[in-house]
Amino acid sequence: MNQSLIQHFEDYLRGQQLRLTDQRRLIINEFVRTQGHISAEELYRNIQKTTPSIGFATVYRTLKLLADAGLALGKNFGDGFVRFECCSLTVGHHDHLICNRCGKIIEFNNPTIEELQLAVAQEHGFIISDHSLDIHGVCQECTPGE
Amino acid sequence: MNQSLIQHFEDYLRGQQLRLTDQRRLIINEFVRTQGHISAEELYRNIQKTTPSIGFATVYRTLKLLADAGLALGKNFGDGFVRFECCSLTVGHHDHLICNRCGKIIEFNNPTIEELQLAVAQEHGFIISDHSLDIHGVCQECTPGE
DNA sequence: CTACATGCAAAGTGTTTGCTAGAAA
DNA sequence: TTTCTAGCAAACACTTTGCATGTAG
Repeated sequence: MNQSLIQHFEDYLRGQQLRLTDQRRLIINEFVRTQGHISAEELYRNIQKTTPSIGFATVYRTLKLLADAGLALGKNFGDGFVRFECCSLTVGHHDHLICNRCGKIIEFNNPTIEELQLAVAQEHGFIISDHSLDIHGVCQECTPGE
Repeated sequence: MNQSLIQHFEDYLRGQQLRLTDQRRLIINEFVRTQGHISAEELYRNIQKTTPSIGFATVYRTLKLLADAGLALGKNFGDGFVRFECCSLTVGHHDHLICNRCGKIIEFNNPTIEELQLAVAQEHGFIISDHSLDIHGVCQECTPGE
């Protein structure tokens, strides 16, 4: 899975006459390892632990590159910065459950909701290009009672 | 409707030993007039047309005040800044259709979707505090074909 | 009169960009 | 050896804050 993603990235770079550098390899590996939903800042700090020489800008630029390659997708979950999700890990569209306590993000997919969204859009004469459903709350592990 | 909102705001201010100033009155009136989904910057520029002496900071601070009073809710629609919606204008929860072309934001409410969200959350042991569904696309007026 | 509010400008965020040395192909 | 990339710092855009003056209560 990781392999195919990295392969895809290499192909993309080659196709654009871009270069696969150590830094880019590091960044994409860490990105995949954490399974996405990570911010540029977090990714930067994680990589810095083992490779302090890395710079912000490289992380930001590589994330942009991943997004351009269709491998990452930036999304604002309301905590002040963009989090990137790993597109090739989950097939198709998905929505999010976000824990207010621990920050965990769970993906889910409910075809019925998707259909209803389409219906609502049609009612209003909208042509959907994209949609996002975020459910904020408290996850099982963070629930005080149980 | 406007009246009750402004009344609510006055009550809130009094309760907090805060003051109802001309600026605050102007800001909340303009906010209500535009029916929300407005950014601080837009609100600031609108008010500046008639009252150039107004400052950014006052607009930002007043919006924060409105949010604290439960009358406004900041939300990021992905265009780089926070837009505030007018809480008392629409009763209950609602979701959004956002036009990629003209930026128009249409509110809607689909009880079935709401129920399904609740079900999904329960499946994952989540206790919902809030949720937001944004459908991006092209609205009827901006559709090229028809 | 006594807080609180205003407007200004300065500081803070997260993110992007320009530049020059350096490395991939 | 040519072109793209890295790291740094400066620039950016939106938002928040500190301060002295002004004003509601």
